[in-house]
Amino acid sequence: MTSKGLPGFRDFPPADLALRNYIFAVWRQVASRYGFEEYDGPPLEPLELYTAKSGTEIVGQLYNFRDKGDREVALRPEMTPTLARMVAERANGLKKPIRWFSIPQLFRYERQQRGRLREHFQLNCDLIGEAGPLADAEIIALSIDMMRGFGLGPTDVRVRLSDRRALTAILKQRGVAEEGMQAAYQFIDKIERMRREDIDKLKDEVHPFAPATVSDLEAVAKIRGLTAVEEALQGAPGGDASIAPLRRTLAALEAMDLAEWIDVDFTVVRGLAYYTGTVFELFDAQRTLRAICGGGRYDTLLASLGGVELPALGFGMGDVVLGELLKDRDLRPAVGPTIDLFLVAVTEADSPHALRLAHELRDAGLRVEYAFTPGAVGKQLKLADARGARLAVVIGPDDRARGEVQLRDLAGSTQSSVPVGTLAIRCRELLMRTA
RNA sequence: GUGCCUGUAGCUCAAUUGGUUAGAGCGCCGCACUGUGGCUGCGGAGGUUGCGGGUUCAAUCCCCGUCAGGCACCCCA
Repeated sequence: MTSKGLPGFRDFPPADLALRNYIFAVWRQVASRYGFEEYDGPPLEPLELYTAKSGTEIVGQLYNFRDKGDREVALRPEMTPTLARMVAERANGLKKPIRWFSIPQLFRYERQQRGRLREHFQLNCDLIGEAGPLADAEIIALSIDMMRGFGLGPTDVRVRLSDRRALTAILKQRGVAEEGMQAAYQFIDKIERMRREDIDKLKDEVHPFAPATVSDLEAVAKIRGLTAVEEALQGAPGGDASIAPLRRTLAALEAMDLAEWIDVDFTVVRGLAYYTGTVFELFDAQRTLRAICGGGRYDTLLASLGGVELPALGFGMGDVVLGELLKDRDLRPAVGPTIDLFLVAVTEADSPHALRLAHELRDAGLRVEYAFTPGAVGKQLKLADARGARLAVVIGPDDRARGEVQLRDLAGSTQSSVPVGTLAIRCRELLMRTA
């Protein structure tokens, strides 16, 4: 063994690449059902694309260096800034709403754990130019249908849904000032991971979200379900308006028959400061893995990143956690070599004829293999079986004398003599039948 | 970046409180089997016990370091 790969970076031997390709295929198929178009951007970007909005502390978590042209550059840690630039440059000419998706490989320099590496592929779906709650429902429905595309149901995966507008209204009513809002978000985000005693310890301290207390925020974090949200907003100024989008988003999801996937849960805040409305995450129902997907509405981000005022929302869904979940649930597609046909030469004198047939059949579009070394017919058939062939063609001196070959269906163990000239057609017929 | 835990064959795991040549199942290769596969039987290859150092007559086992993986923090842009 000469050298290992870098920590957090993956090799993809055929079985692993098959899973990755399968994930990509489902992503693309479902995205296209929603009318989403695929785009891509450069994996390497100017460093300032990521520091401009988020500050310089972010540099510690990304792969950045100075290139030979003395430019500060970084491997992309997320797709949204690239998307913002692309949309801003073309905003005037694009019909709204814009439905775009991408599957970028993203990089971040962090200590890896299960489900979190230093690179991953992340499906990004964004809906830009629509502020109404049907857009929120559309994006959430898309994320759910991604799960359904993999054979996962509402007992496997849960959508945890919250709304910053309703949450903010509740917090305001509890006395949280504008300046303390971010701190309150972060506290609520963290609260379910904290131990009872650690929460109690904080109760005597002075917090930026005062006069709201730790107990107030605990109560907010416990809110579950739309009714509980409505109750919490009873009598709050502007309370009814703040909950209207969530209410209409839920109604739309119900109309799509997807309500059973949704848990309204105000502990879902998302770390990102830029979310302005709906926020949601998808988790495995057992909660043994990290988030499968996270997203929300970011109506002001495009203005600050790309200088164009467009409401937008979207989500990111990584291939790593999803892959873990598919493995856990045994929902991986079958792997291994699969070919249509294996050619068996009975004697060495038959080999040139097998080679000619192999080439002709490959030209006809069939997936064909044969043994490289002569051997017993039984041995060659064993190899055919191991290679996943559906058909075998046996060519021997007797067959050749008659201008025929033996065509064997390996699954059904049926065999017949076929004139060489009609072999390709007969193969096609058999393959169609067993497909 | 911090703390804790774990590293034995391709995979899953054994190996008496530290004791001779580190084993098994699966997988892989070969043979039985030169005109018909899946099964079965037999055989074979494959290990610097992650790596480096230390303690000891003796280390897979104990100690230190390092690398890798896992868990919890941090972060999740």
